[in-house]
Amino acid sequence: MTDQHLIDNLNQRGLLTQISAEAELIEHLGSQCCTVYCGFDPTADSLHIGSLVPLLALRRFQEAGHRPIALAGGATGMIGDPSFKSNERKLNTAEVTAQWTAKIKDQLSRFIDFDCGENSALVVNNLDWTAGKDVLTFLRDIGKHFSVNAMIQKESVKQRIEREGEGISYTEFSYMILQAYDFAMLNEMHDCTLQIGGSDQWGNITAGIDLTRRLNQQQVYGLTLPLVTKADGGKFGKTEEGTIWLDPKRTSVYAFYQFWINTADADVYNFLKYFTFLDIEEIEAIEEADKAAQGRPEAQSILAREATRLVHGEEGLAGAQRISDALFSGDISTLTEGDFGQLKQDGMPSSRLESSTLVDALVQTDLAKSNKMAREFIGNGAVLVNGKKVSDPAANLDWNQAFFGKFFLLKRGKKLFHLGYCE
RNA sequence: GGAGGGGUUCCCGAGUGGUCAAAGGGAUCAGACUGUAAAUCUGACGCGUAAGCUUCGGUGGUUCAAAUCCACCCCCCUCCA
Repeated sequence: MTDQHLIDNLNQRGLLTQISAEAELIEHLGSQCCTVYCGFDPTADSLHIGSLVPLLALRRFQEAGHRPIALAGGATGMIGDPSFKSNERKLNTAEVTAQWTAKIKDQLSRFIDFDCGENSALVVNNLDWTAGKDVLTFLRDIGKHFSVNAMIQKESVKQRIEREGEGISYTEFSYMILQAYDFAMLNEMHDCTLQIGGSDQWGNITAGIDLTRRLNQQQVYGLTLPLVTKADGGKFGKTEEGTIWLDPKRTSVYAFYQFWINTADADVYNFLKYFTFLDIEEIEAIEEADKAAQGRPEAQSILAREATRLVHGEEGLAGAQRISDALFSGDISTLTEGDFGQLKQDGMPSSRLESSTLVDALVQTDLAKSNKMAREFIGNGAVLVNGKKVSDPAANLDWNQAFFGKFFLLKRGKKLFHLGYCE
């Protein structure tokens, strides 16, 4: 348990944004196995890669000998965190939130170890201690510790209060109190002394530190991780297809792998620090080597490999690599019938083609949103069928020319593929 | 409850009776250049092969003609109570 190490390591990786009572916290971490928590609210039935940094951070703490608690926000998810959000969110029903919470809980469980002695992980749901709380008791025992004057000063809600044209409901405004209460409860029940989260959570975390001191007379700590940004200013974690989810039913392992492969050079070394467990020295060596080699860097494929393995395991990674190799580095005409079957198995986007025209096929496979778009793509020379460019918008798909009589590999643009088949 | 302001295509945002499928910007997509990178340039960006059709919070109405006018309703914001 080498704790200056842990903090140093996080620091070198650029993973520390804010930290409360740093010197004290370092000493605290150094003296014992501490309990660390991080909350994840169910805003969908899966986490997305935006949650990956804190999730992996929990694991980093566990590897350093501390006990992680992953909290699924069954209660807070019903309210909606206003922190740095410009709009009020719409509420989901209790049933939906409960379903999502169950799924999130399940996902969280895959990233931390539940069977490693005294620092075995825990997964909890804050609904367990919130649901039974009656309003009056809550307002008297908890609410009394909060000053509205202080709450409205928090940067996280400021824009909602000050900006013309937006507002904040009492419901969302109360979110901070709920999260603070979580920290106090976890401190009481599990002797939790540290909360981590994205830097947008700082206001909520410090609220929890204050409440725990008042309620339990305990000194607890907080630490925040950076929100991942891209060098070009774009939103991290989105593609044309939308959010990159951790659930392979929502984002296929192949798409997940490809997402990382497409990381910009300007971001990739930071991302290696954020999203892998490679040593900082190793990462630096990779950067050096890439620089020396000119041309195409290795970093992206290392990042994709590591991140995909972390989230989807060795098997998922192998499948994603097989598809990627087949589509991007090999000559597809050398693929065997069995290879095509394997690609389908591996989760390559594929579907049975019902149509005979190329335009219909593009629409049916979602490679184009409308017939009009499909024609435009074809006209632009953006569409390849079995590796050959087709530029006639009126082209038909002739099954006699399909690979093995039943496979059409459709490509739109540089990176989007779809395997169409018959039967 | 009172007074005022506002809801426009993915987002921001112009548009106050025809010239509006609706300026401009952003995002996104495609092509060229590359390395499945970035930057840059070009093009696309409601649907339809087209004629044309469907959009501007909702429902009705006025008009030859409405995103633009009227009525009612819903939602949001600001101030007052």
